[in-house]
Amino acid sequence: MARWKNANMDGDAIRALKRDVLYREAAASFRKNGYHGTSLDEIAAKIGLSKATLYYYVKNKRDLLYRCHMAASDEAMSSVCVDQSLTAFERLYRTLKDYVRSCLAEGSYTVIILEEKSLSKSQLQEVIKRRDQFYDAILAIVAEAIEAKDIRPCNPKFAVLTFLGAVNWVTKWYRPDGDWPIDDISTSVAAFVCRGLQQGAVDPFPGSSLL
Amino acid sequence: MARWKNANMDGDAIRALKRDVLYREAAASFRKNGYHGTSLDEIAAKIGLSKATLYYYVKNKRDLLYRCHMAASDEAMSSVCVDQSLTAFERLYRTLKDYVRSCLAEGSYTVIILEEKSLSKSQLQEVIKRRDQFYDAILAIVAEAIEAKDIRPCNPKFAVLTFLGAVNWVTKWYRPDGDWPIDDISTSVAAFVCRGLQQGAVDPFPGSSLL
Amino acid sequence: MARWKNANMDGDAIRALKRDVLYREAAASFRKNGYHGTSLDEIAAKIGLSKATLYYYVKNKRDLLYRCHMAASDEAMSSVCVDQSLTAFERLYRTLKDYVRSCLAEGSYTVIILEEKSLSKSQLQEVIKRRDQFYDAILAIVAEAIEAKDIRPCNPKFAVLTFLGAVNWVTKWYRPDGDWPIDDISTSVAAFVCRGLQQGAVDPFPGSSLL
Amino acid sequence: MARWKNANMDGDAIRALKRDVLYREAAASFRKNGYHGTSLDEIAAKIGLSKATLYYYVKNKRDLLYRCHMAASDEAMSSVCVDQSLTAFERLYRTLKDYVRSCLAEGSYTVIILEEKSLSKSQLQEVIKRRDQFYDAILAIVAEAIEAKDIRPCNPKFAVLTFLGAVNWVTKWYRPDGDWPIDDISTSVAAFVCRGLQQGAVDPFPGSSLL
DNA sequence: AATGAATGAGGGTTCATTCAT
DNA sequence: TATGAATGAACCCTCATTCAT
Repeated sequence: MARWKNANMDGDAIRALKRDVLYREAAASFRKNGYHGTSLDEIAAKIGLSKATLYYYVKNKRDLLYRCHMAASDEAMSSVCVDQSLTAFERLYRTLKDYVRSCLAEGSYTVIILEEKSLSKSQLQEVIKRRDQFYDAILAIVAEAIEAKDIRPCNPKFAVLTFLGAVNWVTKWYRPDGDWPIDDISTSVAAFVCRGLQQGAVDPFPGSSLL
Repeated sequence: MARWKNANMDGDAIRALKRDVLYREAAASFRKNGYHGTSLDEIAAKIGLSKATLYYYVKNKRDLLYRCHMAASDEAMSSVCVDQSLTAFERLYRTLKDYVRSCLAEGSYTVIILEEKSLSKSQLQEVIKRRDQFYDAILAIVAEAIEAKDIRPCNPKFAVLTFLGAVNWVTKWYRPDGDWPIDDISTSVAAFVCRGLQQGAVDPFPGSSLL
Repeated sequence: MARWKNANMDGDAIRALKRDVLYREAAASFRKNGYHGTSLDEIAAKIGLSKATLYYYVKNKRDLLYRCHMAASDEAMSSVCVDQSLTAFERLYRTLKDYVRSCLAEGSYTVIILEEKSLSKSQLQEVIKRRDQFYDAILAIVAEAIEAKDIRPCNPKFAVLTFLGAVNWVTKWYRPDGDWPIDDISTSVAAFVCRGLQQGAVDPFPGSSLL
Repeated sequence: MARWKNANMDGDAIRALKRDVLYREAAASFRKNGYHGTSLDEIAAKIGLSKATLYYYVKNKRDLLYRCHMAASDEAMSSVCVDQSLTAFERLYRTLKDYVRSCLAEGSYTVIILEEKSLSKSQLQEVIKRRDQFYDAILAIVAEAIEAKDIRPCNPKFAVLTFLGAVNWVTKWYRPDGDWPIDDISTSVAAFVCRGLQQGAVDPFPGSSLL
């Protein structure tokens, strides 16, 4: 996949780049086979390095997963739309669209599934903390949009958990060689979610208590 | 969890029951830690059996996963609503609601995540075939509902993949000891999905090509 | 060396015996090559078992070393002579003699050298505690013999550390196929130590402050 | 510990000095953790050098150990007292005293424990040869002292092996921050050994055949 | 003279699987 | 039916060693 040695800059920069390639390839493997189903040999082979060399860049297999999660949560946070000139509903739409796009982009760090026993206690805490920051950012937008009557009155926590399912799940079925371009997917998923949330539409199946 | 020896019927019936307990417990572990992250020792311990004994009930670890998938897809198919006296849209709603409910029920067989390398080629094919049958059944309902103008014109395959994300994902965040009863969750998720699909509502973010 | 399967008793007894063989062989290897210089493959080969099987009997390599130390300290304590009808000096002599004999006996558990980093903190504490119990037992005898004026006035702690050197070191140079029978060695070493400690002899090099 | 670059002479002298620091630090590590328990990283870190650089000063890890042994045996030989104006017994006393002192001095090369498999066959031979030279030197003194009736009739080889145990063992329990100054230790140990060997004293436990 | 980067070999450990009982 | 004992294969990780710079 991503080739090694084809960089020519100096020292630290090069090292950072290499580490980055490592994280992206590792994330891809973790996504496909899960943490326990991925061997370091596999990852090393993908980037044309010996397994032992990985330990020059990373302390642990665990640590490698942790770094992926960290990079992924940074990426996620950066898709949160903060343009206050837009309505909250509009911001939600853009956020979801961008988030889907970044998750599907080649070389994403996103791992999605967190198998228990794959991280240390403190690492797990940090990962969850970061994930919650992302959730909270979205939650805030949703709450604001409810206030603004763009989104129907509902339990915003439940709403976020539910629609992020549709969003996260995309990484499970997306095929780069499939019929649908990433942009079409991201806009369509975001629009679907927003329609499901929106205020005012006739409710075909009324009586649901949470959303 | 589920106790062993507390059955008293004879012969095959008893054996089938025991196998069933095994599958359910195994599925729970696979769901939590992934296939590769689950050891047979773990499963054996949960049902109070020695690891070696598992091989009396199952050919393989792989086989065990396979059986879970089979049982799960049977379960899934049985949530498909076929009451032809109802509109397709209504049937979709009921199907989703029941499917969510069955996935969250204690002792579900659902594993959700399919790690590559966990099944043999032929097993994988069979699992995918069965899963596709479920998807196709839903697809058919969606197509019918589009025809009936209850669901907006869209790519039905894309629609199914997308909203099943929201549906499947529930198993990832549901906590039996949480605030929300299963019934509230299942109706709310199903309603959310249907609103997102429905024809006629004002489209807040028009221009999405797939859904 | 010690053969496996040639026992015929039942259940627990047989298992205890096997574990015992394991400890003795392990101790022999640790003695010869040090903890870090000994591989489990080596030990497994010596008793005709696969490396993986060792883990059926022992939790760890560390644990294996720990068990050796425990067994060795039990053995050491059992050479302490407690016959109160004898003078302390006489008891010291017998203790040393028996201790040397047990260390040199084929199949001894004694490891002697404690490499840092070979045990966990708590294991190390326990080993040191046990070793100190043995030292203290000897210390008490020495103190009593000083009191009785059989041993010259001296720092008893220093005395014990010093003469136990001569005693422990024997395991480093003893060769089972050498000229000297174990009994000759043990009596000679013990006698040498006691002469060095004894009260009343002319001091050829007076002025030493500790012993 | 010992700092690098703080020497300012030129060329070979400087290199020799650096090598010397290396040997002393290496010996300290080998003594504490054994050969196999000591990593080159550790040694390199102690003298503030990168692991790769060690290979500029030494051919091998093995070689490093070998050099320590060589330096140590030189040191040992230099403690042998050859002042022919003194009695053999007196020379023995002085030799032991000086030897203990040099072993305990900060920056000693002494490794003491020889793990099998740590040296090449030829290196091992050489180390043993040198060690035997030291033993033989002491042996000669002992024999002479027996002749002179200062030491009781005994097997001199056995005597040397035995009392060198007490002497070598000191390195195992000596703590630089302990209560006993090196000089007190060395005189006391030497005196203890000589008393144990001396002719004429009443033998409290007669009948030992070797010593 | 020094080091960053890379690696092969080997060691500890886990685990699915088998088999005799 | 059930299990204790045993094992090969695979995996994570460390480390001595090399080499280009």
